[in-house]
Amino acid sequence: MVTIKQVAELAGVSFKTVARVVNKEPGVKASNVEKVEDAIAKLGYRPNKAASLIRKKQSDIIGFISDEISTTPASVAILKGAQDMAWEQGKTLMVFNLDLKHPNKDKLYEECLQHRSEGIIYGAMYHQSVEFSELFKTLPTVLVNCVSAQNDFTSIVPDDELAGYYVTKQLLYKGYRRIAFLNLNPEIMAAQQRQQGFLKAMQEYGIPEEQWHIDTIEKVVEGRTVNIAGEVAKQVIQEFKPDAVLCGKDLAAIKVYLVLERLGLTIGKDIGVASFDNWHDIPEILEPQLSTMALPYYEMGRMAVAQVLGLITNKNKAHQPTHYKVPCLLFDRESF
Amino acid sequence: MVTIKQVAELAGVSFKTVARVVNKEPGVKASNVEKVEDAIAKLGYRPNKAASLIRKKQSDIIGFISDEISTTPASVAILKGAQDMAWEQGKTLMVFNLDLKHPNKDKLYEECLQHRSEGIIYGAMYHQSVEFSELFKTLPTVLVNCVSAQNDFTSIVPDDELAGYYVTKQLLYKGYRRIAFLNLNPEIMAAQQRQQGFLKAMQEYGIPEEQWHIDTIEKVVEGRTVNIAGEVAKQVIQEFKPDAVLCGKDLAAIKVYLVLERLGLTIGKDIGVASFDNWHDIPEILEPQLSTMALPYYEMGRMAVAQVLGLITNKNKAHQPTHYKVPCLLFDRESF
DNA sequence: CACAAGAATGACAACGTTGTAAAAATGATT
DNA sequence: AATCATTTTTACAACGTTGTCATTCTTGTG
Repeated sequence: MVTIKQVAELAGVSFKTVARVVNKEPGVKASNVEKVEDAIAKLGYRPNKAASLIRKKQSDIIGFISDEISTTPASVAILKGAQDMAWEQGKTLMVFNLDLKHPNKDKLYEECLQHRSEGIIYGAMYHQSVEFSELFKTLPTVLVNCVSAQNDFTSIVPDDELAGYYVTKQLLYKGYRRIAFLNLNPEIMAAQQRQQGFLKAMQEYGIPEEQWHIDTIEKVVEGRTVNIAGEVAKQVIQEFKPDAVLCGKDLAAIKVYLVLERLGLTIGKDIGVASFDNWHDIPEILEPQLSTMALPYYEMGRMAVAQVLGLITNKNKAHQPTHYKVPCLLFDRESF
Repeated sequence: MVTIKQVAELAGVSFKTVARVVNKEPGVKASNVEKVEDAIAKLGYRPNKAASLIRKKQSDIIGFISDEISTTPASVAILKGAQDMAWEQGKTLMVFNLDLKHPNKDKLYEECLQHRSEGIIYGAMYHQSVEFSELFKTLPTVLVNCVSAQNDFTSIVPDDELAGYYVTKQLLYKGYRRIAFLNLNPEIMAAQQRQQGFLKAMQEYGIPEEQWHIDTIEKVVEGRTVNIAGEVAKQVIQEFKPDAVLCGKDLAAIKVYLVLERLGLTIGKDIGVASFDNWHDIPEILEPQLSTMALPYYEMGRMAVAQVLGLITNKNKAHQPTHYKVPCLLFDRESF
């Protein structure tokens, strides 16, 4: 690779002058700027970030560690948001994926440390509580889509309770009175919080207990999550006979749509359907289009970077970890 | 950050001895190894990769540039595959996303160059032809899920023609004789190649032209791709009355399922449905489960890294760019 | 006990940058 | 033309490593 000294030689100036031109520092004669820029172009010189890092002690790198995040479509948006924000702030994201074969967070953290990452973002696939070792205290660290078991890290999660509350209120507002909530696996934090919101809305409207039904569309068998949305949907719709179904995720809503089609019920008229996710293309491909609570993943990714940059700048100041709950947006389409 | 010299001081040896321990070089007395390791643990020392890079002139970084890839669920697997392979080979992936706001490939390539990336992978969201500037010739570069307009880069794409051929053959083999192919936007390379495969299979079976029907589920309106799978599916099924429907993507298959449910047709019995993608959870959530041609994204990601590493090692040798077509696998479930 | 051979260690340059301070060139003023 | 202030340029140390080579310490042998 061509170095700053080679450029200097070709341009006939000292290498420091070249450095000034490269870093747009003032105090270089116009004629020299031109000579240097010509030489740079001719040789195809690019500054070596690594060299600059050792000297400046600033890497401009943010580590992004994800627990399998990048295989799950919805939360990929977190990464995208983080990427965008990082780029806007002149930072580079270094992405590492945890997976079943390498479930060792600490090893990836070490990797980030060796690259002199200035801060770390840890992102989870679904809203959950995660255990972290002391190692994670080394650098400014922000959690996204999860919280730590000890609540000792700044975290950014969707406001699932508010989301559950809001969508239920909307259903009630539109006149639905007999609602089936087909929730996610209740071990998931998101499921619990949404359920709280759901119940709160129900109570506020004074809906008696026999007017709603909560069921789960996921079963955990030997550690693996099994989807049983199909059977549950069919059974609940036929036996409980709700006038609206609230689904834990858009994928489950597909199931509900299929069941309702078979039964000849018209969605949005005979029965309302709502859901959570706003998962890439699915709500729009369904007919009628699915009204669903969008999880603000992209925005959360952006916030994570913003927060971690904040922590980096205020590194020395003591601070309390903050827990951000990002509101979810209802995409109000045609299904209820 | 703590440096090798601080470790040396605490351990009471020269910093060179510490370096030897860190890099597991031979020729250090056991007692000193222990002293050094203690000091490292006590101070929390981690080698500075940037410093090592300048000296060794080896960054172990591979740049991954994607055109919006990471927002699209299916092809995220490319990234995951690349990530895994890179990690196994002791390399670090540096991921950059192109998007509508920053559609400048060259700028991201520059970024990779500044990090002294050893090679570049360019990944596309869907199988297509892309234009590259001369800049992309700077480093060993491999394209994944796309080819260059001039065919002058090593590329890795799914074998869409074979996939189209194979799935059609399977349909025919199982006795379906009146097949509707609801293809993707015909401007997409994948659509064209699959159609060729489809036609080849039809000809080999000697199926007359009036026995099949090809239609498109996407329309391009003012540069944006609009999904019209719903209308097309309804119309084609009712008018052409196929005994099997081959969908361009799993999302479109959802539409077809809904139409068939409404018509009261039993999928896998009255009518067969096949598709392309094997898109995360969708085929399995449908009932009956969708038989679909899986696009080998994960494997392609792995191959891309493997190829780029090959190019890096043989950098000096002249080579012809190779074009790999990765076979797709039929996930044979219950829908035909 | 002297010596050689081999093992272990250390001193120091080098990598490509940035930062600091001193030197040189330029221009304005007398 | 001499002086001074200002602008521009250069020389060189520093960053945290690795690589080279010289030095010191062990150990075994005669």
